Amino acid sequence: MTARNTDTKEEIVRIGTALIKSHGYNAFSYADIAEKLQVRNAAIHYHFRGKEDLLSEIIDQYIDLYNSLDKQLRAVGASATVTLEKFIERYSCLVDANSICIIGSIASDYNTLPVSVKEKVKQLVTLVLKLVEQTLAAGKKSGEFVFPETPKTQTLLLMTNLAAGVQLARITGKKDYDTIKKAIIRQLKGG
Amino acid sequence: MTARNTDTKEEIVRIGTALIKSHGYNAFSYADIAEKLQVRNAAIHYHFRGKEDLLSEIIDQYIDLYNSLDKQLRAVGASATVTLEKFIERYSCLVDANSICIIGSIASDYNTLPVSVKEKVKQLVTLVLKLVEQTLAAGKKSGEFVFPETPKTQTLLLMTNLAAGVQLARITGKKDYDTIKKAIIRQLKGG
DNA sequence: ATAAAAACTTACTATTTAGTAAGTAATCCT
DNA sequence: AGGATTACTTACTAAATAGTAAGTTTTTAT
Repeated sequence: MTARNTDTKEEIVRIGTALIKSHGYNAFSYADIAEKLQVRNAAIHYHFRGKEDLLSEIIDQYIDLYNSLDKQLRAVGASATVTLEKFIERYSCLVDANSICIIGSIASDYNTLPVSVKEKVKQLVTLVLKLVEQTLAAGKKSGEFVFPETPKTQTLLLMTNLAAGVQLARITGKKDYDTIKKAIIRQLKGG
Repeated sequence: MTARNTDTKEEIVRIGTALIKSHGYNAFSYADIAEKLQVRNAAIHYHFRGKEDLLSEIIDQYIDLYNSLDKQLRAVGASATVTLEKFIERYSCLVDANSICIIGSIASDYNTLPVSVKEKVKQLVTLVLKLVEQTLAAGKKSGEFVFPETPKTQTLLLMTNLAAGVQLARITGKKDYDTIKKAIIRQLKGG
């Protein structure tokens, strides 16, 4: 009651993000976050007027994250192989955490979201697809990757393999994800 | 109020299934079904004690559906190409209905389900994977399909492409799904 | 024709959820 | 030091959700 926590807002976003990835957007309430944070329900409303505002902020942070990730990897001149490895690693971590990717999770609840949030989700998806496509295109040019499809098509195939791969792993086990992951890499190495 | 509807139970399952595929399992309530069916809330409880029982029945019906589909296609001696076409067609219809596949939808809410339902979902997924794998294996043997991976691995790649493809289409539009669909077929025809 | 079973409705209750208004304690600013 | 601002809490309310108990109508079976 005495000590004031200055990063409550960040914690709310962190917990909210984790809940979406593990239970789904429409499966948690402010009460769940409040309990985990040991604050009252109204404290969440103070930081985010409603659940949609929280979701909006969560997506904004993902957009920022991918933009900085891209900038950073460019800055250090990371190869296409390393860049893609880091990207895939993110999905492997999701499997270990019994979670799915935020985009896949939101896709299920997409029709229940207000237009403003839908548009932000679209922005995020477009960004991620663009970054992966650039990586695949660069890798093809440098000879690191060999694949028959256009970078755009190969990106769609790779992204859907990963996104649904973590969803599947949740149901049938990690082995299926690992099989998919290895096949993705084989395909890019000119299997 | 006078005429008694003998297929209310089937209608509940139909509407429930549609709601899961369009809005997600945790995004609808019995009231939504009751309103669409023009009956009282308690009528839904009469047929299905709780939401989990309804979900359980919905999954059972999918298991039955895929089993009969398999039996029927075997009975008429359908080729691997035709069988797979029919299967893919199901996903294309989902896109047109602004829906996603039931497995993908449930995967998002998976951690909120009781163990009994989780096991049934696993059964369904295993069945679908088995049927597709058999089709791919048969197609490879007959020379209809040419692919470098094992039938099992190719099935995982194909299924994840399709499942996440319809999810993606919901956000970025049908074009991306069509690109994926064409690429899947190219891959099987020895692209 | 009637008893039993099926398919509901009415009428509740308890809990969760989303949200607001008003008050309080800590910190920040000058 | 004093006023404003921030970050909450307490204390509500309104609506949605899940569910039950008891009664009513319709259909089925004998």
